[in-house]
Formats: sequence, C-alpha cells, structure tokens
Amino acid sequence: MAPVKHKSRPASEAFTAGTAAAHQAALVAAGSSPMEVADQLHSAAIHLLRRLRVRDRESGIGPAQLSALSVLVFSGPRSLGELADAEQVRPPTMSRIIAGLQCARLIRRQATEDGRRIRLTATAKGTKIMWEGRKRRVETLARALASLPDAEKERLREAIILLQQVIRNV
Amino acid sequence: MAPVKHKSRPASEAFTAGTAAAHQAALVAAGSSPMEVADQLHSAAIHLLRRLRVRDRESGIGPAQLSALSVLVFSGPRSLGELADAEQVRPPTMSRIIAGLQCARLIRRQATEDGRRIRLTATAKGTKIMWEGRKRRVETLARALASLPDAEKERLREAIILLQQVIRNV
DNA sequence: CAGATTAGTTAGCATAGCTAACTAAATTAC
DNA sequence: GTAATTTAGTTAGCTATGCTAACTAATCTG
Repeated sequence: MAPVKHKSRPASEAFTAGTAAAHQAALVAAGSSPMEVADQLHSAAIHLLRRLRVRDRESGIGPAQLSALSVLVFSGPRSLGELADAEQVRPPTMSRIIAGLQCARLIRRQATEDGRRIRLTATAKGTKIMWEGRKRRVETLARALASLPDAEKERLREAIILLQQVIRNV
Repeated sequence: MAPVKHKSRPASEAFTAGTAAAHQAALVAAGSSPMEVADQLHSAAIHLLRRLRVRDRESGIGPAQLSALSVLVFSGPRSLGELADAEQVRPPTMSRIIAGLQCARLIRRQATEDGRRIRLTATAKGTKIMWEGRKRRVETLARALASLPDAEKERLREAIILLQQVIRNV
C-alpha cells in the first residue's frame, strides 16, 4: 500500500496545544520527585483539555479562529501583528484566520492613524459566541469539580494559585 | 482586500488540544465558586501546555503524528481503528498519519490473524524519539517546579491527585 | 454460498501551519 | 524634500491534519 512520501518538516502548530505525549502517565509510578510531579501535572493538563475541547466544536468555529477571537473578546482590540504574536503564529497565518472571522461577521476591521495597521475588534455576535463557549467549557468542568468535598475543593483552589506561579516560570 | 469565502464547517481537530479561549483568565476575579475555580483551572491548563508545547517541535515530527506515536510507545501496539479511537480521529485521518510515521521508520505495520486488521508497533527509533520528547517536556516543567518551596511543592503534589479525580469525572 | 458487516484505503475538500515574495505606508538619512 | 529603509499586511504556494463519501477486501451470518 505504498506509504506516501513526506518530505517537509512539521511546522509549528501555534495554538493547537495539548498535542502529543499524553499517554505515559500510567507508566510513571506516583511519587514526589520534581520529575514525577511534573509528569503527572503535564499529563493531567493534557487529559483535562482533551475532554473540555469537545465542547468547543459546538460553536461551529475552527480552533484557530476560536482562539484568535477569544483574544479579541477577552483582551480587547488588537492589530493583526499583535494578534499573531498573542497566538504564536506568523502574520500570513493570522491574515487568513481573520479573513474567515470577518467573513462570519465575528470581527470587524477598522483603519487606524497608521495607515499600515488595522484594528481588529470582536463584533457583538463574536462576543456572544465566545461567552457561550466559555460558559459551556467551564460548566462542564464545574460539574466535575462539584463532586469533590468542600475541603478538598478549597485545597485544589489554593493549589491553582501555586500552579499559576509555576506556569509563569516555565 | 476582499475576505475569502469560507463555506465548510470547521471539522474537529482531534488531538491538537489547548486551542481557544485561554484569554479570559485575567477578567475573572479570583474566587472560590465552582465556576471560578473551573475557569482558573481551565486557563492554567491551557497556558501550561502552550508553554510546554514548543519543546515538541524539536522532535521534528508533526503534532498528530507525535501523539499517535505516543500511544503506540506508552500504551503498546494497536490496530488502526483502535488508534483512531484513542486519538479521537476518523479512520481515514489515522490512515494518513500512520503512513507518515511508517515512512519515517517510527512505526511498523504487521499482519494479524484477522486479515482486515493491521497491527501497528513503534520501532526502536520511534520509541527513542518519544522518550526524548517526554524528557524534554518534563524537564522544562520540573525546572519551573523547582522554584517552589518544598512545602508548597508537596501541597501541589497532593492537589494533583485531586485533580486527577476531577478529570475522570469530566 | 450470498448478503451484511467490519477494517482500512482512496479521493476530494477545508482549515491551519509555514516561507518567500509582494504592496503600501511610515520613518530615516542625506 | 526626496530616496532608502523599515514595518504592516497580503498573496501565492507548499505541507499537515481534519472531515465525508465511496471503494476494496476480509470476515461473519443466515
């Protein structure tokens, strides 16, 4: 059945996170060395997002467009270049992503004083879709959290603060 | 500049996780309601994986191929259909992914008693690449964890166990 | 043994990454 | 003040990765 020839390198996938290597968790015995904690944390993050992500498909928008839109909705208007930086993609990629979003009337482009730059803003429709998606994801997770006793919920809450510190150092 | 026409629906992105909606964290005041904890946790997971993911690019393998390979390396041989299920991808998609992996000599395909099924196994080369990648990711995270005082490291470690329970319920 | 089911492939399309090469606007140099 | 450079974004063309529909081949069922 003659495998297809693949020559190029993979190219980065920018925002499409969560990717590979989620499968080793079961092999690593629970322990508290930094490497073991790191491994469990990594695995937990991957599995968490993989489960939550299915809800994003309900929005009917592709992942790259959804992510770019979320920047505009939750962090405010941006130029194309700023958005590309935020999403860790190249300008041509972002150019196409915003063309799709504009086509779907989820964002608007406006001229700025600097004639080279464009100002991208989420429309009311785009904002609505984004908040609905966030609500779906977070409700799904909150439902799972609710099964935890209050005391442990609190311990988890405190640990998230630690986690946020760690992430800033990665 | 005439936006391009986009007609089709987005199609799922299977394993390419982490996607959208990472950007609302700053808007949500720290709090301990289930929704708020869920929101912070979701955001933390996205940001964590986004930072770790850059290290995967060093492997020179695309994200979908890397993820499929990781199943074969860390969970053992699988048929194409089983691998597609594990990766939440349709069979034609997996068919192409494994063609690429086979081409790169990272996996091997073997016949089974059932003439319709194929048995996919990671090669030594594929296994090596996978473990190196895991090492890179976990080392990056372990370095960040090391900056935490021992007592807090322990609290985080305990919270990860809670987190793993929560994830099973999502 | 004929029809139905199951596993995988092929074909064709869409989204989403990239680099290279282009246009146009703003800034800098002289 | 104009020419060269720099900066912002677009266009073109490639690859990878999703999908569905339609196909082949093998197995199972009646």
